[in-house]
Amino acid sequence: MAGRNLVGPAADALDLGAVFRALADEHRRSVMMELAADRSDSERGCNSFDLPISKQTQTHHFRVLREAGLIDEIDYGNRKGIRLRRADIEKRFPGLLTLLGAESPGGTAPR
Amino acid sequence: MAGRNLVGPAADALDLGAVFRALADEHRRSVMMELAADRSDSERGCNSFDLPISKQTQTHHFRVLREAGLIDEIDYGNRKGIRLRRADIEKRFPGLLTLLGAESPGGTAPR
DNA sequence: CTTCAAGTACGACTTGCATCGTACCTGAAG
DNA sequence: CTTCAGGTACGATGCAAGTCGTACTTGAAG
Repeated sequence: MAGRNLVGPAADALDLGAVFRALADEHRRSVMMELAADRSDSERGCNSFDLPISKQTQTHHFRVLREAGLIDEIDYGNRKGIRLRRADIEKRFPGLLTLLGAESPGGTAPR
Repeated sequence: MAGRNLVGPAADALDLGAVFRALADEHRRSVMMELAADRSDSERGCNSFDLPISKQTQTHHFRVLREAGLIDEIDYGNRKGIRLRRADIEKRFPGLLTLLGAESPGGTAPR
């Protein structure tokens, strides 16, 4: 089977609140950082991120990212593909993906 | 009295996770949008935002914004001033404030 | 002094969310 | 067919967060 694309919001319908809520979680942010760092935007297996959480929780996180419009999920039945919606994100929120690369400069916030 | 500045994290210590968590809330995001839209960055009274929530909850939200490093709070005792940390934010997360203006779909985005 | 408005501190309540256990589905390989 | 690994569905649980009520503090104005 060709694998059908699980639906997310249209590019123009991306909600900033949903995006920020999605990126508020550390695990989801690490996934997005990896995706943003790969400029080829190739499809990745969803267990290629080495997340230290159970697979049910991973399913949940990918679902949140998809519903926020940040990734596409391609369902193959017994496996799943993940692809960054770079063009849509850049169109709607230019600079957001670049921001993800500005993670921790080394300083841990006191207090 | 001069009013002392309540402390937040240093510019280099701004944490992207804390920032996204802060901006995930609709009320805090509306405050930040108003602040970002005013290019003069003048100090504002913290009840000038017309938030539909109690003052205790407002105190909570401004505290979250301050601890995320997004605003300064100036304590005058029986009133409080709010000021956007625009320079620090732009230095650490360039483009973030511009993103807040992209809220409405349909092209508020400059370019 | 007293009064008053703005803000905070503390606690309680409620909702949302991240997490996982169990059971089930799907497709590929024997 | 059966087996197996990857993924999902549903529910339960624990914790973080948003909200507000009560009481207190602060500084200004009478």
